[in-house]
Amino acid sequence: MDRLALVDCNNFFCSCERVFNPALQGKPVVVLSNNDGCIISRSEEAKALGIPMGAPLHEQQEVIRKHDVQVFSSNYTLYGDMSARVMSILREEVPAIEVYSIDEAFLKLPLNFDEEMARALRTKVLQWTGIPFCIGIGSTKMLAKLANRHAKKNKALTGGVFDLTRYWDPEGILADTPTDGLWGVGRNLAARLAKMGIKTALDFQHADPSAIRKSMGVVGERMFRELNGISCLELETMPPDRKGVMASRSFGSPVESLEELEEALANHVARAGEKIRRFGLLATGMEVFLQTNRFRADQPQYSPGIGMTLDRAMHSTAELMATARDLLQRIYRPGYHYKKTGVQLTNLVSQEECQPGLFDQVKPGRIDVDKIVDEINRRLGDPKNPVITRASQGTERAGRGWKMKSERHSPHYTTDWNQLPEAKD
DNA sequence: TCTGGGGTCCTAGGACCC
DNA sequence: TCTGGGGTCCTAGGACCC
Repeated sequence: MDRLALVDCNNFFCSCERVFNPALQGKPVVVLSNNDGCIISRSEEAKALGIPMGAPLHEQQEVIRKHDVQVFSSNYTLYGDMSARVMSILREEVPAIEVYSIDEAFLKLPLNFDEEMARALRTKVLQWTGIPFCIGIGSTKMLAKLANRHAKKNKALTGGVFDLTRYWDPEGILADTPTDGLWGVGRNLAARLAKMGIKTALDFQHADPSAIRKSMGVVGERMFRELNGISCLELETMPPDRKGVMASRSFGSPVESLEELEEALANHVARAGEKIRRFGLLATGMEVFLQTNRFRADQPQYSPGIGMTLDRAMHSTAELMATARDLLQRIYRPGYHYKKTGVQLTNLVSQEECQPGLFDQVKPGRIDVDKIVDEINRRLGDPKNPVITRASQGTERAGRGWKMKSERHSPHYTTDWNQLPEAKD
């Protein structure tokens, strides 16, 4: 039987802060999200004070003051660096590793790997980096996750190490795990499972697979198999290509003017652009969105988004910014209190793949028609007001071919800039 | 008053093609 | 008034994760 381990660093961001400031040992520590809005990492001491994960900072001010909780803004450069150190040590100790997130990794284990070796590994990483972690061992990723959860929840007993594959009563562990403690089961799926009488991981493991399939699709079926020791999720030692890169931020105080939004968006575009260049990628698509404050039920809500794909890759920051600005102007409406804006670069292609000319090639059966549309508009129309677009949607469709001023957003080729989403209230 | 940011995968349904 | 069916592509939205 194959065995996998899941390594999950304890309170990772807080632990990183402690490495660089040992005086924080034994004290309650929290690390905040961007904008210092929410608490996203808590030390054990902070958890013991009842500070919940994800809590807004302002709701916790009292307990913070009362117990002298040490509060930090997040420092992702530091965390990324610490993560790389931990991962590089792990990589040397086992045949293969999948870095799953900044603070987690799946390890492929050699046959002789036992709890004692797991403890030695834990000690080594702790000594070399100062970062503590828990390690769970199972026959599939799902079960390794579950084992890790048990190790963490019962640290006093387990010492942070738990091997489900060699435990005398694995069903007891599953029976102690509520479904929403399973990897991939959140609030909604847990509710759906509860309706079927499935409350624990053990219930799930013994459930009727066809009922699971019916209610939860392939996702549920995969979880069911993984729980039963049938591996469906392979170890991915090479990180897959990025699908998109997003950059967004909330505003400290609400913003109304287009100019301020443009300024913020320019920042986000610059950051996202830097990021894709670092990956050696180019964007052929972009999405821009705006959001009003969703917590203010008393205020009118308007959270539009708009996307476009291009027939060639965007290269320069200036070009990306111009595109983002265009998109922003199309969704912007005055009179709203905007709380957040952001940009997503999509349809990423690698720079090597994207030699000049690639996007000029005619794709059989489709693009030539659209090129004609483009060309007509280029010659006859203001780009903000295409005279012709491809017909595709709506009852006013004229035959099979063309339609003037379609409301369809098919920004790959043309878009009617006058047809914009109405404000939602 | 304040209440994050960045991702992935899956599904349903429309549009389109033949 | 009748007016197919199968396949593919695309998008929006849901759900989840860290």
